[in-house]
Amino acid sequence: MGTRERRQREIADREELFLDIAQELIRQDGLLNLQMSRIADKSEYAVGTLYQHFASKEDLLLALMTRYVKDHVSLFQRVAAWKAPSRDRMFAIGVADSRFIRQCPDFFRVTQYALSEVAWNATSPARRKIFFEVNDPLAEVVISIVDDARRAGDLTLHEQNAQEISMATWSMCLGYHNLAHAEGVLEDFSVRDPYSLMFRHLQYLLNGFGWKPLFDPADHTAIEALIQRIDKEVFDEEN
Amino acid sequence: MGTRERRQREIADREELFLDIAQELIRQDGLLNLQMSRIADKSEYAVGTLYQHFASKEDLLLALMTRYVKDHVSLFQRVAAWKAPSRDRMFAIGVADSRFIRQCPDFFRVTQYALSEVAWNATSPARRKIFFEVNDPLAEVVISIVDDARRAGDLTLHEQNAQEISMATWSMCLGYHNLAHAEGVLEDFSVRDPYSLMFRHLQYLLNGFGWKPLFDPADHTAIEALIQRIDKEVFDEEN
DNA sequence: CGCGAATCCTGAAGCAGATTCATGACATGG
DNA sequence: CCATGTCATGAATCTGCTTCAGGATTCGCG
Repeated sequence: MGTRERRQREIADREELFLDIAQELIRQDGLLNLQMSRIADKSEYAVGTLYQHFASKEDLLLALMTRYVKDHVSLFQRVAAWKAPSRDRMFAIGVADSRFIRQCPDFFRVTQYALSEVAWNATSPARRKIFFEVNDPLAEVVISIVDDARRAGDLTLHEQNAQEISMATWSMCLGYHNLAHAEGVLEDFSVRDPYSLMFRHLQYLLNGFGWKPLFDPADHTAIEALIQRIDKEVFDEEN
Repeated sequence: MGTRERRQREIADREELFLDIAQELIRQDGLLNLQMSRIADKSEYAVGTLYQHFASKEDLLLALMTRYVKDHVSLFQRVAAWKAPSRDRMFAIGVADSRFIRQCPDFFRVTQYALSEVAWNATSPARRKIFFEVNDPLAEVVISIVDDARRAGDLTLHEQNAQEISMATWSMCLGYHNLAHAEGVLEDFSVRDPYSLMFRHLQYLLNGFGWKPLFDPADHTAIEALIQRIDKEVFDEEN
């Protein structure tokens, strides 16, 4: 009998439903106003049922993040498959990251909250494990690009491994996301578009690594052109 | 009469007391277990009194962060006053940042939570304003270093202003703090000491900017020596 | 098809903990 | 010494997450 499997599928579907509704409610009323009982109401299930899926509200948020990560991974994988010099691909990772954040405006907010100590400790170990597993490919993609670069002679590692190199760009992207989402900071610095700044600074960083071919970050036109090319060739979208 | 002023001072003292206790409780039991009623108990004031100072629990946390920032600023100002080439001073900002985080282990956790949308929205506008004001000097110090560099001919800005340049290092530091504090990530990447990696990558970034004199980040001994010198000359501490 | 067992769903009750506010204590100043 | 305003108090309120005892549903089997 496929009975058991059908059941399994039903449960999985229901979980997706809960997450869909949570996502919608967050978009509508903000993370702050997300209430378990509302999710239950909207889904026409009882609160107790919700709690059969998620150990806590935070657990649900972690599940939501985990789902988002799949989109993130698929963007990165497109970059990995892109036929381009290693340096352009590394840069495209930054572009992918920013595109992802733009596509999922709530993602960063949820992440920031879910990864804070307070929330993290209220999540279930099982879901944390899944979360890490789902995230793994992100790192793999980046590391493979670094490895390619080394093999192609575009980059000399100098006693660092590929993981360590990848942490540099990662941290910069992460930091920019933080700045971009911190209310008031950009206004103070009169930065119109934080991500165009991030792109430039990523190029400076890659230059610092001596990642060939070197690129002139002051050449705005060239950067713009590259980004447009990435959007077109990697993410098939205009602008 | 100094009556009014005395009263004012008493109130300010009490606020400090509340924050001291909150800080101690957080260190002891973790941010997660911080309870307003415990703060009240320990301070031998009523809960209501606590609420005459802070609009909410989150407001108290923001106040606590604001207090921490003063230490942060004083570290940065020591760097600003350091007699050293602009590039070394810029690097020392990164060192100061990491030292600050090390000194105040709870700071980052509180920040992460307090700046998340959920918590931020529960803070009072007045305190947010103060928070920004207190933070301002941080940026000023960094920007002044960039300006010095430009004036000294150590750095060419290429259509960027000093603020924009400073965002690059800022974002990298911020990103590294995030990574350093995200449970599980470093283990996955088998990074022993994230901050030694950050120091190296900051040097790569500064090289990328062409910030003179260029420095070889692969030279671990030289970096170590520089950091020791900074710890000694700027923060008067060994290691 | 009907039965008992197992599983699942339910939502009202429980609970934790942040926040409020009616009350009374205290200080001021006339 | 009283009238007045100010402040501290903590029990009561409120919000919203979480639990759990009971009822419904499904399943396997004779």
